[in-house]
Amino acid sequence: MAKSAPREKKAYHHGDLKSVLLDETARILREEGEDALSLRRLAANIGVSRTAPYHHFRDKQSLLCAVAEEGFSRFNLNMKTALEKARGKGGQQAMRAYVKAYVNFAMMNSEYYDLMYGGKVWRSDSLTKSLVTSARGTLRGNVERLQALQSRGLVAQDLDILRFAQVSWGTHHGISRLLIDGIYTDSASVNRICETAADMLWQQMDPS
Amino acid sequence: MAKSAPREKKAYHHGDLKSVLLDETARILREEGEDALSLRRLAANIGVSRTAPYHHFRDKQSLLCAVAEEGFSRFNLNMKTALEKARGKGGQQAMRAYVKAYVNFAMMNSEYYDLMYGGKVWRSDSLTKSLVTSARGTLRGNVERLQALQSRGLVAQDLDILRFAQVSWGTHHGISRLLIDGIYTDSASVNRICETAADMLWQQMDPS
DNA sequence: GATTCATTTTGACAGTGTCAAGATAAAGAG
DNA sequence: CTCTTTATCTTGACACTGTCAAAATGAATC
Repeated sequence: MAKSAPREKKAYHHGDLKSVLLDETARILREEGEDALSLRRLAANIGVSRTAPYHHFRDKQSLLCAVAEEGFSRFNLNMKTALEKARGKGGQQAMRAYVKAYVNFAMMNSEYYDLMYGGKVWRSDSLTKSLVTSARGTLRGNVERLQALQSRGLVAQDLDILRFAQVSWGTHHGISRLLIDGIYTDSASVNRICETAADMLWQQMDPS
Repeated sequence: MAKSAPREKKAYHHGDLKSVLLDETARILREEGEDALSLRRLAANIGVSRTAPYHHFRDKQSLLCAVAEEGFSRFNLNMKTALEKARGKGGQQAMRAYVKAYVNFAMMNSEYYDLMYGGKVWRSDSLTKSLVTSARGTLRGNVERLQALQSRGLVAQDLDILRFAQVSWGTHHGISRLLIDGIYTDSASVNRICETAADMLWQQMDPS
């Protein structure tokens, strides 16, 4: 059995190289950009040989996918706490908080967001099932949450939840991308853009 | 004078190599993907030596920027005819036509769209002024068009045009990206997603 | 025809992802 | 403790990449 169970592995030669690789990859992406990431430099920075990473990731693509998974767990945590914080508030304020939390995460963690919802990972062979599940979970979670609210009468009854969720994710995602890629540079008005988007979306949901 | 005026250049040795390079680049991107694009393969496909492209484009990045410019001219043409076609229709139908035209162009010309509004070009040194102008023109054009409509009373008077334009572009862009990157795979319902988005946006604009 | 200059090629270099084969060292068996 | 197994890491190698410097080519101009 070549791989056995993926349990805790501590200090062999280097000491948990795998997670160091993940962290250093994210660091390079964040501080130096995608083009600056090469497995050789990555390995050199850590202090191992060029091919050491290949014993933890099949290839570069797989490494990036693993970083994306790390991103999803951070993202999910971020959105979960945002939703909990917004629990007391009314629908409109809650919506505003959600959009702000989403866009803010994307901007402050773009090295992860780029991989999580970017073509680089999605249009590749290494796209794992768990990654697809994680990603679509963003949509599915929203759909389920909205359906629950709808059945409790907190969301307009005639709203097509699936279509609405698809469009609203598109809005969040699009605003995030335009900001991350530097097409929207007016980052001082991010909050107002988010509020405008949230209010528009809420108007669709408002049961009154 | 190294470059003189950028007037028509016909058949020197190869015969308008520059435009052939642009077309073949787009072809490779479309049919084989971004990772398959190398200047050497590109040159080999056309039948010139590896470094021939460097006399028409400073580096690979500049070539991609030029392809993006080509994309903008196609995109602008596409949207212009879409708007003209929609001229007779009412506001809601016009909005639906606009969103469909936008998303459809993005999906059918993703090799251009990726470059036009993607980080690959935007987060690079080769980002030319004309490219920035072209890209922001998408937003500026919308803002101006909406302001004109507003002053004629065809759009709600209390609508903040700039914020609305930013959000609505975000929506178009986000839906396009989710489709192009394969995150939304349900391409059979693209039309309905676009209509949902358009109706939501129109509801903001509706002056009645 | 000689000259000029845009255009293209050849040679070279450092850098890349990744494979195959060997080395090392920790863990487990006797 | 030695012996074997097995996970981990390294060295060597290959084909490929973007791009620079220098040479070659050939159309256009005097």
